[in-house]
Amino acid sequence: MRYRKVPDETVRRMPLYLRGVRVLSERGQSNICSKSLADYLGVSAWQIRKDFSYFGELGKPGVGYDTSKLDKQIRRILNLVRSHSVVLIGVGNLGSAILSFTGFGQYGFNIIAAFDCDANVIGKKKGHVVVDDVSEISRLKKNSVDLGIIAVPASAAQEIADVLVSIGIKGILNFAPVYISVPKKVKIVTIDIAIELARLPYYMSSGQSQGAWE
Amino acid sequence: MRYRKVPDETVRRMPLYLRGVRVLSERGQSNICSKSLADYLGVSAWQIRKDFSYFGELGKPGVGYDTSKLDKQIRRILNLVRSHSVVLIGVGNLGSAILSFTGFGQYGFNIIAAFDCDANVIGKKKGHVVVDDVSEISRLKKNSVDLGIIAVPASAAQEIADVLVSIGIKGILNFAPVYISVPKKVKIVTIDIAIELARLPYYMSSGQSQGAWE
DNA sequence: GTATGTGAAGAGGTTCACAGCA
DNA sequence: TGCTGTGAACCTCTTCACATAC
Repeated sequence: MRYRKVPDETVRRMPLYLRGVRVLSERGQSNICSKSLADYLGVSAWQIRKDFSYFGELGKPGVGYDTSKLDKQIRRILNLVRSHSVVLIGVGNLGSAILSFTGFGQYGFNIIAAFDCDANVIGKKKGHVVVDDVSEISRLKKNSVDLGIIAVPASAAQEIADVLVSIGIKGILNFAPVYISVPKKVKIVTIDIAIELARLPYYMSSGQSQGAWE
Repeated sequence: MRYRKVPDETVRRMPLYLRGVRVLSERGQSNICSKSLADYLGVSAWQIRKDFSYFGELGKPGVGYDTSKLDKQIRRILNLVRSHSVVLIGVGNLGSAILSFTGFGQYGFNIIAAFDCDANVIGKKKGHVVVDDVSEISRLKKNSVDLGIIAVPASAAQEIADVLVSIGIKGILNFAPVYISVPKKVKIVTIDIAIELARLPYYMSSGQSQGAWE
């Protein structure tokens, strides 16, 4: 057992594994092997074993993995044992959808507040929270919130991110189609939906889906 | 100029470059260098030049890139010169947000139809389309639609994907938190929002943000 | 001088093959 | 026999250094 850097790609896949373990567990499997998890998730079995190996010996040779144990171990690895508080900024179409979304709970996320600058939205109840004026964010007690979700237009995203950083937020999920600059200690994940869609037509092009003349 | 496989990562970044070129172009820059584009997008300049090099010589040494030419070239590479028709399946919170989203147009995507199974939604106008019954999908003329967006619950996603494939769809953007199996010729991109959020806490963990004991 | 395009070196990640344990 | 854990080989992608063109 030695200390080794965990590849970013491994970290990216761990939540996926957690999802898979839970689904198979709910189906009544108290024990799973890497192959069954791999088949369910559409990845390879040795990729899963390799990823797990960075964190110690999670399974038993000849047997497999105990689902409830594995669930707990992955949660510990991902720092999901305790729950995390999240704030949302931008309660437009996408922000409203996120507030109504029930999928965060299973990972221990609680959206504790939502903010917008539109007077028509402020004060209204959306999901489990009442939308607050965006200028109120800075009144949040320092380090009282773990994560932020940015769902504002691109033009406002950097400014919002700066405020989030100033109240001690450690991670940001950004839906605005713009690069956001934050201190290195803050992790930022950007999802640009239009850009994800925009790479699909490349693979449709009949002739050269695998290469190009350079 | 030789034939060479284009890395997947390069394809993934090309739409990002397109976005950057357009923003800088709108700011009045008719010519840009790799460094200014790189700084704007938060990537490295040599990464951009390397990526472009797979597709030929898009710039002029000592000068840079003509923005309007580069815009057109990237669109040709990504097969975005012609517009693409898109259907959306699942008009819940997220699906509604997608229908109201105006960001697809700039890449030439048109959402031409939306489907759901909820009688309360069917027949209602959302965005620019009237929601149709999901059973009507299969009536779409074969190959009349290029891409599909899946925004249904996980339990229904595979079934919907199968129908989309049967009407000749070439690519799918999937928001359902489940692995979807499709023929190899169909490209699928999955965005699992909860999973993206779920990897942020890993980087918050104070001690071992860079490695682990194995 | 300035900025591109690219072979080569270097990292990083994936796949393999197999040792070892149940 | 079945399945895990892992060094080593392999492959892909990133970074660098510099030749080349404007």
